[in-house]
Amino acid sequence: MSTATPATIEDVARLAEVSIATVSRAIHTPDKVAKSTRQRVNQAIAITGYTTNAMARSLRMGRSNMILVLAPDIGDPNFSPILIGIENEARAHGYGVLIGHTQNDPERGLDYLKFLNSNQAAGLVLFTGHEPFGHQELSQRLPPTVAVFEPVFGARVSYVGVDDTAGARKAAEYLLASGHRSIAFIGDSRTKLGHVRRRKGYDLALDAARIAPDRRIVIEGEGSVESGRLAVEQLFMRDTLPSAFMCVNDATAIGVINGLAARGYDLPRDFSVIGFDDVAQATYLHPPLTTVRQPRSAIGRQAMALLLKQLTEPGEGTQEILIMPDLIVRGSVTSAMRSR
Amino acid sequence: MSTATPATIEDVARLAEVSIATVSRAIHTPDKVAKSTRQRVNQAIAITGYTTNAMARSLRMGRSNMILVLAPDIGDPNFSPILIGIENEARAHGYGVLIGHTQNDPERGLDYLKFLNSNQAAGLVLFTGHEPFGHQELSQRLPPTVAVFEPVFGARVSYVGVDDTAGARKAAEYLLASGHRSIAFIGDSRTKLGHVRRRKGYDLALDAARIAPDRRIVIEGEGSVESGRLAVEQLFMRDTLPSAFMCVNDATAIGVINGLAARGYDLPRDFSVIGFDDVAQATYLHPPLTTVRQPRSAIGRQAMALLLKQLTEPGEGTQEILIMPDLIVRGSVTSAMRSR
DNA sequence: ATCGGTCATGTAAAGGTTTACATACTGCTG
DNA sequence: CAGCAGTATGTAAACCTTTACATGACCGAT
Repeated sequence: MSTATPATIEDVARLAEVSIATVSRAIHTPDKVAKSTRQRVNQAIAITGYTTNAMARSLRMGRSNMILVLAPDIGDPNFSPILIGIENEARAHGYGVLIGHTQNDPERGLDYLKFLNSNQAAGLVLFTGHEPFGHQELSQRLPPTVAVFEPVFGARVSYVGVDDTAGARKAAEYLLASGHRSIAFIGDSRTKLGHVRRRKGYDLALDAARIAPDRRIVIEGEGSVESGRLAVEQLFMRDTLPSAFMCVNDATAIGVINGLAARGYDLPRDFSVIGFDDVAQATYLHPPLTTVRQPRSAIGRQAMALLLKQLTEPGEGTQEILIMPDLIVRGSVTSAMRSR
Repeated sequence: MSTATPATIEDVARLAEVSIATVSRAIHTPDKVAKSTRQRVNQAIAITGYTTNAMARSLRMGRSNMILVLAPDIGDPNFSPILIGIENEARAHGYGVLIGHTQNDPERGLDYLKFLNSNQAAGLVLFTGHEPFGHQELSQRLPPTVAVFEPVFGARVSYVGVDDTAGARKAAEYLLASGHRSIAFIGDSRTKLGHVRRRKGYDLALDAARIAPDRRIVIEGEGSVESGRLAVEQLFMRDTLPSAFMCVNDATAIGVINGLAARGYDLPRDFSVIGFDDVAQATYLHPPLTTVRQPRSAIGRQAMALLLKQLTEPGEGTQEILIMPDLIVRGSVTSAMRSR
């Protein structure tokens, strides 16, 4: 029963008085073994508490049934809901999910690369926005991979995420419809592809509203709470204040709100702020944040579905799936008429 | 170089013109192989890009060098900093870390149990507050385990966490020192051991201040934002309002703050609120939350250190390490004199 | 009665390691 | 020069599976 070492297929075979091959078949291709034998085997399995040794199995088969999800920051509020989408879809198809935390450290990435190299994962989901490994050359023998949330910079990897451009455009159009004409964009349009796309949505909306490019205010910020706060400081330095802040994500928006509150302004009366992501926290801010909602669990689900497709039909082609997000109107945007 | 299939030890052996045994020795016990041979092997390894197949290795050795961390909710703001502590300590000793997300679903727990059963992890860290598996009987062959953050309910498992009682007592004493005499406690004193301990800290402080038990207000709440909001509603029903709210954790405190704000109260003027955990968000609340800080990375580090000790010296004894937390004073508590 | 085919099961190899044991060589000691 | 200790390396078994191939029994058709 509960011996120190787990039961092997051999223990089961002995108890059921068959060969180990028959046991294996009884488990994986039950129709290939006679009914009576099958019953005996199942009984023996129940008695011994046998569980197939996944490691030996994967070693033999040259492929496991685990999916590795790599994230630089587990704490990212977007991560957990996406993960749940991934897990549900994976589980429905008999795959398990493991998470690797890279902390953006190439050393750590390499650890997980070794893991992959040993065939311990059949597929890979990247939440990193870039390849997590220092040595590219090794990447060539990566398993089927799909990136979520942030496209991978300059690599042919499938991607599932929100339609950043369309979402950002919705946000900007909402600000415009509220009467704002001086709208600042805060984000990193230099290195982050997702940010670049959101910036594009902003530009498209302002173009359509015939707001001249030189009347736009764009502040660089890498997308953290701190960067939002800094952006506010910068604007005060310059002394060119917009009536609305369009932030590349909610974290930045939180920084902006804090920065403005710290200077004694009353939101949303004095300034409007809009975010992107709709993190859980957004509802609890003062004012509650108007933002663009990431369809997180849909992203996870579709990413996993795509990965599974790539696993079963290894037909090279990488694919990009963009999901349209919704604007969630809360209280952080007001009509521009009342303010300056 | 980069063939389709990864290089094996055999490829290295052929290239270095030695046997596979020598290669293995050159890697793991270098002093047992002649210097010149060692050099040749290392060269061959470099050329082939050989990486030892962790799966085959673990299968042979009957133990891996991965640690599995099981969490019901990856998104818990306490999780990520603890995890980092765990990872740093693990990495320093040559272990890798994988995370399993159970979502409190026994089915999923069972998946990870299979993982463990295959020796795919040498040790286990539980962030669950309970055993994550439906079938207890199987738990008997669990690898060395330590629980963090929340002690495991009724099981002999080592534990590393904050000293809940002492921390809660500090919080309560601070409220008392601020002149509050009517202090509500909101938490789940029935099923959650951590909550029970915090409640005890609350009771000890109030005992010492000679506040009669029948003048204490205790509201049951399971520790979510929603439960905090609900607790406020309950208190308004009863019409017995405290001057201060001592919340079992920050999530509850956020709920309380929102509940009070929704009813039009001005914090911290009208009510004082204190939390426990010091989540990242705490600084950005209105008012900024006074709370007890979890020494998160220390918990992670010490937990991993303890686990490593258990791995090397399998000497049965389970151990409990309690770390003393600090009170972080921000703006959510004011002197009771000014309010009612 | 022989043959061919189907079905149920067994035998053994393979997957990539680690390591106990065996072997072969070198250089000493007596 | 026999004998021995020590060092460097090789051989092969073991870890636990899956699966191609072989075996043998049985049945129906010739």
